[in-house]
Amino acid sequence: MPSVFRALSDPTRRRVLQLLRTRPMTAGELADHFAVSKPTMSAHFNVLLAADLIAADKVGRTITYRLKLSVLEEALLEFTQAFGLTVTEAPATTPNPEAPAEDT
Amino acid sequence: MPSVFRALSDPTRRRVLQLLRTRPMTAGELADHFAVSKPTMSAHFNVLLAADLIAADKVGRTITYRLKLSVLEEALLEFTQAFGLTVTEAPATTPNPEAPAEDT
DNA sequence: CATATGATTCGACGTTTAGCTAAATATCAT
DNA sequence: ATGATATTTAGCTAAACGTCGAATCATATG
Repeated sequence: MPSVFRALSDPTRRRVLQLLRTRPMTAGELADHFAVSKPTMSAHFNVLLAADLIAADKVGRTITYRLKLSVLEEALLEFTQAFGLTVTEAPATTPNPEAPAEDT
Repeated sequence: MPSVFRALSDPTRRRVLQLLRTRPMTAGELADHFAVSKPTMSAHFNVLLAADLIAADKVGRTITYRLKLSVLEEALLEFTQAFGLTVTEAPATTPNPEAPAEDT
């Protein structure tokens, strides 16, 4: 759990997560959104993987990353509960209705 | 806003916030809960202050720190909303019924 | 087999961070 | 003024971080 906050502490990684919210994307596709080198992005992916916030699906020579929303949600929930706060899925807005199945 | 996540990335600082959840505490009082030196704790307080997550009230030679829960809540809310999540105050548990007024 | 492609790993560099001790500052009490 | 208390500032070290270019691995294609 502590690695989650570490992972969230970098703005590039937070933006990666938000890009992944809409749909899974390949490493190169994600990297195109940032002004940093591929190796740097790869390092960011590794941090996010270590925190279990994303998962990698390798097909051929491309690697597709997808968000593990439930992990993010649970980490946030656990933390906020200690402050009398709650994290829930917002039922009103449904930004990602056909998200791929998540390995929970 | 970005400094909030940075501040949350350290376990010591997260624990400080949680200690402050119950009641405001002085710097020394807080420091007693950790196995690090006072100067180190002072540095942590500064990071939390910079992120606006805590406020300092100096009285005499003691400094009392208090949690700014609304700032934490708002930062979390802003971030989670991009993922279709919501952060709310949990009405069931009332851990700090007579908390001092917060400068919102 | 040779080459191109998608992505990672490796090694290095500069910066930031957390940690320490020692000293300084500020306040209060005697 | 002296001494004690609470906290910070200053100066330092070691480790971690983000970044890069070059090299490497794996897979696909001519």
